[in-house]
Amino acid sequence: MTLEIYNTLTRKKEPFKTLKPNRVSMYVCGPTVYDKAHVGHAMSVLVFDVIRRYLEYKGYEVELVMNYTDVDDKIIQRALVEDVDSIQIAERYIEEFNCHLEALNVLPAAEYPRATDEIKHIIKSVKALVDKGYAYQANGDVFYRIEKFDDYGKLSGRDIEDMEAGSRVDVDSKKEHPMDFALWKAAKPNEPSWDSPWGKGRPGWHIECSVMSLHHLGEQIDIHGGGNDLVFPHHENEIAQSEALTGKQFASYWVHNGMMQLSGAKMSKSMGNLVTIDAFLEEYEANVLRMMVLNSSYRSPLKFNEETIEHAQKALKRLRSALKPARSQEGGFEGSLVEEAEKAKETFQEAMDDDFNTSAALAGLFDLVREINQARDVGADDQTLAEGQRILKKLTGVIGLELEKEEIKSGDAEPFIDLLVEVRDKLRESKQWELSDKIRDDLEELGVILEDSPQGTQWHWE
RNA sequence: GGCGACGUAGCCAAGUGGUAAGGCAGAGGUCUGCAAAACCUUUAUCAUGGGUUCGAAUCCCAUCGUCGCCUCCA
Repeated sequence: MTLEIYNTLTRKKEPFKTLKPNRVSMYVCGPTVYDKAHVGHAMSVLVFDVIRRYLEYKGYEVELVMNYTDVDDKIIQRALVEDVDSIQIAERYIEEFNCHLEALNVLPAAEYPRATDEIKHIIKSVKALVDKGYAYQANGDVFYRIEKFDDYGKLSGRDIEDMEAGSRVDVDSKKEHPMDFALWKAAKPNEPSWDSPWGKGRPGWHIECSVMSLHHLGEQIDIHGGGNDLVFPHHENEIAQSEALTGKQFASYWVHNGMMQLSGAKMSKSMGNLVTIDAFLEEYEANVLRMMVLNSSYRSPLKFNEETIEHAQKALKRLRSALKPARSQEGGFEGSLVEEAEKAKETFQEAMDDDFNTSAALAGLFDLVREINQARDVGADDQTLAEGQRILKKLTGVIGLELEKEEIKSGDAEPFIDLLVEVRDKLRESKQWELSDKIRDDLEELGVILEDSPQGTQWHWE
């Protein structure tokens, strides 16, 4: 089976071919760290985590780099408001984001470069672009000359004339062309700045990604990812910079995730319609957010509301239902789950090979869940169930779901619960329904669910 | 205004030429003292209108609607 990936550059699904055998270099645009991250950022991170995990499952060695933009207007502004150094602002939110990544069960990247650590490389690259005629300086600013780059607009599918007609560009007389963008910005008072051949200043936003990708992953990479709000201008400009520098195709596959929506609009800091990752994780486990992402197509917008959250919770619960132990070890079931597990695996792989179709992949897993539960109902023992459960756990692991995590409740209470259940069994034997139902109801209030069956009573945490 | 994506059952969501995966919710049933859980059965002609085709949700055109980008943004 061959993996196909939708490439924004060609607007088609294409067979995945790597530059080097069995190795994938992958660069994902990380956040600008000027404020708390929201679940939209988490979505992006989760999408690329799933992609990375699946590539590794397919046997590729993945080298993933995700950057932090730690110098930018908004960070500087925030620093002014709080009257602290902008580095401190960046540091605070980078640290926080790192914690989020761990909480969200995101596999670590090989590198997390930051713009301010790469100033030397950035200056070198800007200088090279000037030398090649792709950039020019004007009063301490350096701009990219987009008309010099023939392919400008190839990623976002626009041509320069269309954009000029539509956009109301501020009159910036220093630019040769209104769409030219800043590679280097001359320092204003009270801004962080670095010495450069053009005087004190700081890098523009787009150049950092080009340079960090070049520096950490080389001139050409397999996959470049990010939110689809970055297609233009950010990624378009990255292509212009990188390809002007190297003369080679920058990234083979451009992969973009859709936006998280809240109340019918894109979740964003500037609009204020957001739910922070912190706020979400206070109420729900990380798997719920991941399930929300998996349940839909990564390229489509994802609605964030009570209903979709609940939906994800229930789907998660359903997957977990298959991991419950057998009712009996007597073995009244002759069959085997090996074949069903194999089938689920095939469905899963075919779906994932089709541009990471996680929704269809989950369908295969739900089928397996039903097979396992069916087998349990007709008396399969733990060993038989495990044939299916093993594959289920493996495949959910490939998409980063943790089915077994919830068992970390306080173990101290368990003997007492067992005792109550035992007492209740005696009550039921003597048909004292009122009292036995009270025990069941009260335990439920405390988060303990009792399930009676002909083979006895099992309990689990809610 | 320009560019792009999307519009499938009550909801979420696959499916891109041969008469609609899966999940949730709903209905009925099995099991149960009653529940819960699980299992079984059941629920759509694919925004609208044209066109191409033996045949379209799937291709083309138009209309309506939603969203994204065009300014910082995952």
